[in-house]
Amino acid sequence: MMAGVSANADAQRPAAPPPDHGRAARRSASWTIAHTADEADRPSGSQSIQRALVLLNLVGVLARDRPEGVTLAELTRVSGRPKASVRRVLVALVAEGYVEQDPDTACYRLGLQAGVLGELAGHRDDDLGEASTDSLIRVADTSTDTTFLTVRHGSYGVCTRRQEGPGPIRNYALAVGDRHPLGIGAGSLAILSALSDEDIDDVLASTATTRGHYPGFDDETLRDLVHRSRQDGYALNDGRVIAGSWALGVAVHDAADRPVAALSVAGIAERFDPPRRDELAALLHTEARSIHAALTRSQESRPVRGRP
Amino acid sequence: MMAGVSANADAQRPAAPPPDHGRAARRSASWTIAHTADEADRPSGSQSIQRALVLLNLVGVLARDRPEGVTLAELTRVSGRPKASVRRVLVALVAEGYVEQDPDTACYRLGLQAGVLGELAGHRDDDLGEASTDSLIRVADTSTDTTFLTVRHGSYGVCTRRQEGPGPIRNYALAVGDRHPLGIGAGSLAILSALSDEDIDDVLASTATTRGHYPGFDDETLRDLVHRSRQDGYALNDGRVIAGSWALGVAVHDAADRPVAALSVAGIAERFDPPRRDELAALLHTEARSIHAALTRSQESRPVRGRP
DNA sequence: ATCGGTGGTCCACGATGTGGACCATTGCGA
DNA sequence: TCGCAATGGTCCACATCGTGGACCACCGAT
Repeated sequence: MMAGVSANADAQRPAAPPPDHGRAARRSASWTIAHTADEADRPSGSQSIQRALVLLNLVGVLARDRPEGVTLAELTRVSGRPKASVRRVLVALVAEGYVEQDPDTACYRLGLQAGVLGELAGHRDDDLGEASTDSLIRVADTSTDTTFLTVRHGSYGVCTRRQEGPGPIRNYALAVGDRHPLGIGAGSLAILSALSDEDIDDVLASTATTRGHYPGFDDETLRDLVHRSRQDGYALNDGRVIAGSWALGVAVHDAADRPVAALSVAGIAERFDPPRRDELAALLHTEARSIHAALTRSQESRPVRGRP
Repeated sequence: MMAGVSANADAQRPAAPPPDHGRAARRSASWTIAHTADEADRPSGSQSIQRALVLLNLVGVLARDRPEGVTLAELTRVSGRPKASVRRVLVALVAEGYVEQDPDTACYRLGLQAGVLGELAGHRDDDLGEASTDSLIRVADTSTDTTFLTVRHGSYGVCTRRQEGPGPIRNYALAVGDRHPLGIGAGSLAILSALSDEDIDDVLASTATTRGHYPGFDDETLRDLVHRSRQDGYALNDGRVIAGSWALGVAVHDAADRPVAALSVAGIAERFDPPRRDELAALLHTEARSIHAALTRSQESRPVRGRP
């Protein structure tokens, strides 16, 4: 599930955010082959777990910029599930320490275990994270705009890093943890455009019903956008997600040359006139190549994978 | 259901992170009042979620120093649950992106969402984490031993940070993410000893069955250890958890003077002769006070909590 | 070929999670 | 002061969902 298309929590989203999920096997990716798509073919025997994990993520995203936490009412509204259900799950999450509840305000937020999990996840060989931090900072500094790293995850793109530029203009269209179908947003579109045509077919099919909640992103439009992005050499989001908020993205390829992520820069529409687009695209391409090189290097120096 | 806990993953830790859980209300703590205790009185209607979250944590802990991941067999062994069950849960975790599976080796490890969750959790006002990093480094450097931060969580202590000292001796008794009942381990014991007598009663009752898997930590012994710790002014683990691995811990109090964490230093037995104990205790007390001061400061400068 | 070890699948059974209805408080506006 | 509409929280009959033993395919070492 995902957080609001519109970054702020209270959701002026069109319809109640979809509780839908499912599964989509992508044999093209290594590690992490599958990811939720639409509720149709979800793995059986795990409804409650699915819901719990979605809710956990939701708590994290909604409480991100709100130290006081999220109210139960809000969670029920956004998740679109009955209150009693949401609460039952929350109690379980609290009992395990993944979520905390303020005893005074009864608000919920991520708990200790969530941090621990992140700590544990951080120790994994996060080559991409390592390799991209420098680039992110460089791009943010020289572009003076907010820069993002979007990672491909199945048929979706997840914003995993966000670097504010030195400029005064803040952008709230995308935040760490946000997940959108591939093709929605500049970075996400850059990844999609870098896929093979048949992969694109799969992705579009897999995200069809989810995209129902993103007005103006039907298959036709997305294919057009992909076409344009390929021609231009960069993906441009001309305010389609949030009016006035533009962004430009370029795909990042891993050691095996698969498009696994994207760098993108966001800002107000005025900052994306054609000449500056080329400038930004060049900058992003340079950094994307740099990350690719770093990934290739660290791949070579790694012991062969496979049964020990 | 039950608690397998034969434990050693293949680490030489005595007991793997206990899979058993439950609930224990502590009105003394703010935020995160409850935490899993024993499977007895768990919140109803959340068995599968409970198990899923425990398994998630287990994947993280077991795969910590193993980039290739954990095998299904190992997870079933350690968790003590039927294979089919474990797999079903894993599939759900993978589908949501919290766990990844290597398509070649079929091994599991933490996934992208776990990292995202950590990122989101990191943005919360982690005063303690902030305030303790400097102290951890100082202690590790001057003691030349491995230093830990253990955070109280209900009736348990969670190791949330670990700082290697410059010395060559490595310690594998405790790692980030490990969770043990309060009283087991130096830091954990320091926290327990700082609690009120009635709180100690509650904790001991709550962790009784879990402690069944830790030989030599019955109520009687723990009360003795608490007594000794209070007299000495520090908690000493004289190789009770792992033979030859000693540790010394001191509690850290938050702005409201509640013992919420502990600093501890671990090393081989030889490094804990009485004179050095006093040295270490003094060092840790200084740093503990420093953290307490920092917490008090940041508490004052915080807007009043409560409904906005 | 046999055996012990993987990971993965199936499906009848009943424990488990579900969620509509309900209650207690609170804050706001009349 | 009294509703009234929010909030968070609880209950419990019903049936959906999770359970887990049994089973299969595969692999490598006897």
